[in-house]
Amino acid sequence: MKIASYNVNGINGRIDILLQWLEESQPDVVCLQELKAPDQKFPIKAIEAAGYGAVWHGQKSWNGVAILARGEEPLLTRKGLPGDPDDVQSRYIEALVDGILIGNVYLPNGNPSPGPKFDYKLAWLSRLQDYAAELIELDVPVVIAGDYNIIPTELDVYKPERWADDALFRAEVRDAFRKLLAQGWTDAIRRLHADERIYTFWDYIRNAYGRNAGLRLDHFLLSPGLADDLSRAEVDTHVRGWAHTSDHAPVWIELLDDLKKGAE
DNA sequence: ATGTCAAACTGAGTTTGA
Repeated sequence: MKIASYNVNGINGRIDILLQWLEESQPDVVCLQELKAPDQKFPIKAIEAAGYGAVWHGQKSWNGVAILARGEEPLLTRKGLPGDPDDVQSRYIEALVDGILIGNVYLPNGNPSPGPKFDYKLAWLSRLQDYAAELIELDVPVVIAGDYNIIPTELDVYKPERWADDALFRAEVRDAFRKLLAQGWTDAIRRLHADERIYTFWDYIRNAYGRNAGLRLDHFLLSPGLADDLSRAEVDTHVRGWAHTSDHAPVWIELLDDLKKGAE
């Protein structure tokens, strides 16, 4: 099963890019972030025409997350991260697809830090830690994919010293990511590519993509039972080079399914 | 600060967030 994550940075402005990439990549499941569209403007017709069912959690102007499944309807299990009923930002959606629970996160950026936006990011991370601890106890395989807006280590940024005080790289945020891993989650990209420079985001400005001045912000966390099923973890870097593209590239993993494992 | 996007509010140009 091929599971992808893609921060599209505007689902309607980017629909042609999304469809082109879907056609080329043929993922089974897709987690989308930054829809930047209210629920009623989610382009479900175009996505269905491409062969995907979808569930989505939109919001006017900002944020917004969706889960797509090829040839089927994802079974929605949750909209919104638990832990704060007053949080109105659409940053979490979850669905069951082929027996795998898919959590899709779009973490707050958190800049400028310090400040209320950074406080919100830390609070969101705290809630994510609590909820991830619950998920890992479930008797089902779980993937938490998405745009974490976290640079986990110095290997994940082209010039660490320039980012020391940024909300994407602050010690508190990296520590929160480490604590998630300490719960038993596996960072899929790093499991298969321990020492490689791998980026998933390049800023639009300063020719960041041309200079490969990137960041690794989009991650897949695998529950313990899934870690050994991981066969590939890649970034579709070339998509970032397309015209009118998102500032993120799609990232994907391949999990061996039980049928394949049984046949081996 | 620079620089680049998309969406919203409006009526093409600015504001906002990233």
